[in-house]
Amino acid sequence: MHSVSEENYIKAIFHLQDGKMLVSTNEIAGRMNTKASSVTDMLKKLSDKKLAEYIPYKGARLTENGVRCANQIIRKHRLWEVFLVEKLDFSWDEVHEIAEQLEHIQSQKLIDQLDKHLDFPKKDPHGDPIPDSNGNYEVINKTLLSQLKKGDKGTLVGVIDTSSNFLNYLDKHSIQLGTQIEVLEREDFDNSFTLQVNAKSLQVSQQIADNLYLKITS
Amino acid sequence: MHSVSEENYIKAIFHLQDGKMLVSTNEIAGRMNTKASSVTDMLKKLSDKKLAEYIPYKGARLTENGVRCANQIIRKHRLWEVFLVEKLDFSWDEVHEIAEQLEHIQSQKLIDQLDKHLDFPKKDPHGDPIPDSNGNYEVINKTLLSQLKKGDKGTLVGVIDTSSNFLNYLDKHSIQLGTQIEVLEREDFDNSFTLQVNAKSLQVSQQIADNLYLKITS
DNA sequence: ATTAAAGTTTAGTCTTGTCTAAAAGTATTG
DNA sequence: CAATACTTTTAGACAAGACTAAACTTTAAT
Ligand SMILES: [Mn+2]
Ligand SMILES: [Mn+2]
Ligand SMILES: [Mn+2]
Ligand SMILES: [Mn+2]
Repeated sequence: MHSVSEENYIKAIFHLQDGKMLVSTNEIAGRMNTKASSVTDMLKKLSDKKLAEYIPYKGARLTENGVRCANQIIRKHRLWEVFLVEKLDFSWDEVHEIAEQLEHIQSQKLIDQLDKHLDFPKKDPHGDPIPDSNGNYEVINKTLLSQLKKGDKGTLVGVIDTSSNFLNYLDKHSIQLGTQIEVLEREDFDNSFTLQVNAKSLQVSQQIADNLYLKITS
Repeated sequence: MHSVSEENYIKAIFHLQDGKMLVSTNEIAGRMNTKASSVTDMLKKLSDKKLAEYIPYKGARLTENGVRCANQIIRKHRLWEVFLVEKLDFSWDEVHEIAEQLEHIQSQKLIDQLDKHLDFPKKDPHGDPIPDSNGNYEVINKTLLSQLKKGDKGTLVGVIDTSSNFLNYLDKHSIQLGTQIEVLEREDFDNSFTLQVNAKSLQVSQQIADNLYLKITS
């Protein structure tokens, strides 16, 4: 159907266009580690295929078809991540790169059976929702840690960065999905936080607070 | 490491070179559905990478390195086939094409964990042996049905053709791995056979007899 | 309103893998 | 052993996807 490269661009645009009207060439290039000129070429192709609307010098966004396509790739990515963690004993920091390959395997039956084998999971190992075969998914009520005030409390329900580096850092401090987190202090000048986690206090930088989603409990 | 295309050529050469000194350009082109000129190009590349020895106008064969590489691809292919049948309820005629894609996923840990998850299977759904991580595998004692004489009996232990067409034909007659087969009659002029299978008699052409491996029991 | 800076596209090149048509090598056979 | 058939390689082209350098647009700043 679509090439691996096309699929990776579709997925990148989907993630970048959240909220925004148009996604810029440079944003896409940044996320995909390619050059702007390569992005321009691909935007023309996706536009020809009616997967994206592309306005030169302005940016692009996915069409309905493009969104449908993106959701199917994301569905595959996240189901494979669940498989790797649940069935093959991978930890949550090891699965992203492999899923990045597996998401491009073409077989409708494969993904349907995998979904069934995993007992129709609703979330992946990083707390992200898994679209069903129609592209629908549960919206999870969540707030970025970096937007909380002193005294706010919550449960970790998602991470944005799924790199080994970041997830290993969380593991080191026994932070996982479901962990209770309270904001003890917030430094305004550098946006760093002092948290109460696992009965200990922990200093975290803004960069970390920007990558943790909590479900507020008070 | 190696591209998908290179891996597919390596696998094709491996299967073709069994016994033979050298595999010809045309044999490879035939198996891969490409043109001879494309094969020549690839043989030069594999030769540069020390994966094959290539003698222009004569043919090619894999080096030790090439064989090692082929065995790892075959290991992945067959483990994925077992996974699809054992865990995802695929039938043996549906798995080959999907495994053809999955065999190119790059992750040593993935394949080790998959092997463990499947409880270290020794054979794939078509009766073919699965190499271990060192490339070693059990040699199975087997004879082509087409080489049997009247009165010979055996158990089905393997198939050569793994296309849906052929495997569906076997399913239609309830023939699977382990099925008892006896040669009731053999027609010399067209090499067709009359078999005793599942308490019924069955006429099969040479083409079918050429694709079934039996373990002789008398 | 100019000019400078930043962002984007175009033009041209490269690599991988494929193809066709033509040339060259090998095998067959009378 | 020469003519013919078959196989294989070469030469040249193409498509996908990437890159660099140059040109062009848009935005920001004087
Ligand atoms: Mn990917
Ligand atoms: Mn994930
Ligand atoms: Mn393959
Ligand atoms: Mn098989």
